[in-house]
Amino acid sequence: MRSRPARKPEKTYHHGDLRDALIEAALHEAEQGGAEAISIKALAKKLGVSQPAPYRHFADREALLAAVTAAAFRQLSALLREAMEKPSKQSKLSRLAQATLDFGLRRNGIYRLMFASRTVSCAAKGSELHAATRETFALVIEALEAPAVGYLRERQALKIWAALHGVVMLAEQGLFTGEAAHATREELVEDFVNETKAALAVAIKDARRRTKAGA
Amino acid sequence: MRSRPARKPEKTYHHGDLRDALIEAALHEAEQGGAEAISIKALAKKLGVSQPAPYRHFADREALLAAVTAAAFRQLSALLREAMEKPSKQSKLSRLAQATLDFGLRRNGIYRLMFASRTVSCAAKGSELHAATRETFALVIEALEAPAVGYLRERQALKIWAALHGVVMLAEQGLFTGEAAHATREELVEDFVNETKAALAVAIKDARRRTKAGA
DNA sequence: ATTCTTAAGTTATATGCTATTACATTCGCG
DNA sequence: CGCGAATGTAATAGCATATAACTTAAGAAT
Repeated sequence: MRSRPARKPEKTYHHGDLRDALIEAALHEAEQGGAEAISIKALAKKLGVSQPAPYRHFADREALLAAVTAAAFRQLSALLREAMEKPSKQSKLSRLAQATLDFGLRRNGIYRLMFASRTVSCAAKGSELHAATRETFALVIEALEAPAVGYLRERQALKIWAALHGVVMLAEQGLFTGEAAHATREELVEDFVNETKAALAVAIKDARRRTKAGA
Repeated sequence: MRSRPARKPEKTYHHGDLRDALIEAALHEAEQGGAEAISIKALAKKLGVSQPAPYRHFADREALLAAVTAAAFRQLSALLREAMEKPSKQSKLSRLAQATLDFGLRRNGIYRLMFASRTVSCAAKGSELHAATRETFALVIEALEAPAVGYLRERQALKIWAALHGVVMLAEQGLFTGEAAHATREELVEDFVNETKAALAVAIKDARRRTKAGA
């Protein structure tokens, strides 16, 4: 992390923190319009630097998008972590799920950047972005509050994670109207949460029984 | 529908079927690269017309994307219809689900155009695109093979539809690796299908009991 | 048959974005 | 202090969207 002391160091030749400033500004732009709303030229203008200056920090637009997406994943991780640790009578999983839904709808442009663009799937295995996505998914596993039983826990995490994204997607598509409007998005998410808990309980009990039988 | 007789009427001044040809060509482009791969200029060149010619048929790029997306939804509908009606020992819902997964992965560029862009959510209520999305969702409801019981059927349709999209999304993101790799995408989809069937059976029985008690 | 209207296509052009090249300035380290 | 690397600027090429003004062809009306 190339952290410089000053946030906005007056009018110097060198901006001082252009890389981070670009990411922050890009996140702001993407809030509404998604990846398409991120224009290198516009960002440069907004930050008061020349148009090609950003290319000193990012090879091309794709590289900027990858960095922005990684930052977005870290923001989501922080948000989910906060939701999970907030004292509440609801389960960790429920809080994580509702927080994800909330993020996906409130900050939908950024959400699409994270889950609906090709940026992530093109991320190399050791990249910053790849790590950020894995870390977020690790939180989902943690929220299950279940012991590691073979791959069963990961499987349930995948299922609830997939279901959550589906709900966000359909909600954004406006499919929660008409007859379907009777089901609120929050209710659906809670349904998925409960099904996950039930399936997990069964799977763990099943696995323990099998282990005992084997021993 | 402005259907002209000839498909490719030689070398005339008027193309004859430019609108449909544009949509078809755009679908082909989007197959790999999604919406971003659709360039009006490139399409015009490919079809042998001047660059601004497409603007006679579509107000702007967004309008073209909307028409292409609607066409894609109709293609998906046809595919799902075919899968549902194909004789098989598996349930209609299972076949629809697996067909959706297959479509989402094989033709991922088009899939992202349909479910991950803002095009659909911006579609007006009476638009061609809006109608096409509703028609596809109606197939999901039909696949449940359940009687209309209040809004319960729609709710289950929403749930399985959401879950399916989530699986496609995560698969494309490469999250089905590592520990999670033990769960194949097809298995996960089948899980969701079975949960849907179970929940639906319970809901219907419950509703009937309540109706009887009320009468 | 001829004309007239209009749909559909063309050339030319304005604007905006990405990206590269060559040059200028500043920072920080020896 | 001075030198090299990092960071910024100016100028420019190339591509895409979109509009304006003009042209061609097709079909209806007389």
